[in-house]
Amino acid sequence: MAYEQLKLDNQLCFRLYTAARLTMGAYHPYLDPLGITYPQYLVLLVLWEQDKQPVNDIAHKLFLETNTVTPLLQRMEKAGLVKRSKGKEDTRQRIVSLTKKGIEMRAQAKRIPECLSDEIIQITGEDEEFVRMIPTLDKLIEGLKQQ
Amino acid sequence: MAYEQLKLDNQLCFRLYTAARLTMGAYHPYLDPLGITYPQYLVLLVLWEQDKQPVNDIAHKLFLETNTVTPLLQRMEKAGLVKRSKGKEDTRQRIVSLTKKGIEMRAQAKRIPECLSDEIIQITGEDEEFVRMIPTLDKLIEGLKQQ
DNA sequence: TCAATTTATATCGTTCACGATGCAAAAATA
DNA sequence: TATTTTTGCATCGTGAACGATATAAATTGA
Repeated sequence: MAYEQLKLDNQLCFRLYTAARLTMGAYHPYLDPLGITYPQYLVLLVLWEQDKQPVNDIAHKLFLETNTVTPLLQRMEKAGLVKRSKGKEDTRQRIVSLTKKGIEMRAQAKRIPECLSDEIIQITGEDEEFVRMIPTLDKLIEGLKQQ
Repeated sequence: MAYEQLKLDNQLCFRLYTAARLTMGAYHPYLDPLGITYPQYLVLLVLWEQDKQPVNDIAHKLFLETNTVTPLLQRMEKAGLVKRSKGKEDTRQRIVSLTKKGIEMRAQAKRIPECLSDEIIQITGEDEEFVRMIPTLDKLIEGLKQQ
């Protein structure tokens, strides 16, 4: 039939969209006690790897626009997780740094990744398939990020 | 090191989240001319497969909550794509049906899936890997949808 | 039959996500 | 150096997502 392609079942993007939402939902039990959201957790991951970064670098690493990240950081500043200070060489920049609270949260978040992967393995019964998916997703992301 | 797991590079969910966002972005050139968003396109896919469904059925097929779908449908009704009428047997239900405009859009959207998959193949060079990803994503979605 | 519970949808508040636009500082160039 | 362009970030508006809550209708069960 002519419209076979328009069946929901055939759509890869729908699966990515759904899997991403449901997986983010699986973080709730771990992030709610910390009082942070998943995108905020991602910002913390970036800053835990390297503190004191301009907004642009954070946005770039998360493949987000700065107009998404700026309000996110404002909320995180209000929550006492980060500080946003003026750049010294380039005063247009806002350098984002972790507060004491933001630094300390790293230890509390340490186990989250393994909890999540344990959970996924338990739910789906397998691990290997997901590991195999990673380079494919990277290829997709890499290909789509410019265009 | 103790915090190795907290590296962004190691996160599956981050890839899903990013790949989903970027893939949705790739729909823009095709959906913008139709004046619809990606979630609205998903609702249309569901209704094109079967017209006249209650809100709950649509939400269930998209793995969304009704409090996400209701405003979505209200916007689509305002755009003249669907009509929401009271259920006859069960008056609590809202039966969502396609308008003439909504039905006609199907023909205009017919080529979108193949355009997208062509684009992905062109960008990433391969097809097979993505096909192989589908059952894995289905397993993940199936496992996460209840818990 | 009538009260208690469940179900279907809607509303509200908060947080993304992003296109469009604004603005000041830096860089490029005439 | 003066002007133009670019860059970094912020603001605004719209549309998802979703938890919490509300409400009316249907169902259950005492």
